[in-house]
Amino acid sequence: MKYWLVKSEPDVWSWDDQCKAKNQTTHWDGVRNAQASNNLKAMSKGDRCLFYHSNKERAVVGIVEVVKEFYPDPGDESGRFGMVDVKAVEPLKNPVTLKQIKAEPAFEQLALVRQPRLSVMPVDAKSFKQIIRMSG
DNA sequence: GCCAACGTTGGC
DNA sequence: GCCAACGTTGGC
Repeated sequence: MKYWLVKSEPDVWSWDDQCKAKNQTTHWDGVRNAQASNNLKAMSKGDRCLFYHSNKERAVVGIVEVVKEFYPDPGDESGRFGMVDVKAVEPLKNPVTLKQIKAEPAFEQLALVRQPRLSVMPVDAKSFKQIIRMSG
């Protein structure tokens, strides 16, 4: 199993919205960046993703699971980009903030820290587990 | 194919 | 709300 982190602006699509969706499942669409799109393509069914709120909150708030692998996004006129389907698994007991992550030297290599503008990124298993541990 | 101009993202 | 970083676009 691989691990990832996906970003969303909570004003646009929040963890709460994800949980209220039918079957807690939705399309992770709207990604219009080549690198992020490549990461979406590399996802496999069953992979877990940290759900991160950008902007005001800046914290990992929950975990989602990939339930459908990459397929074309009909909303993309260029035909270059696609999406995956994700399902809410569970919320973090306590959100893990960007501040906490940046304060931890073990996360220096994390794409979240190194590439602040990337919206879909891989997370190694160790870091994934550590973030879960930090959430309580 | 290069690069300047421009737009967008996201942390602060 | 500002601005730095960076991706994309379009003229040449």
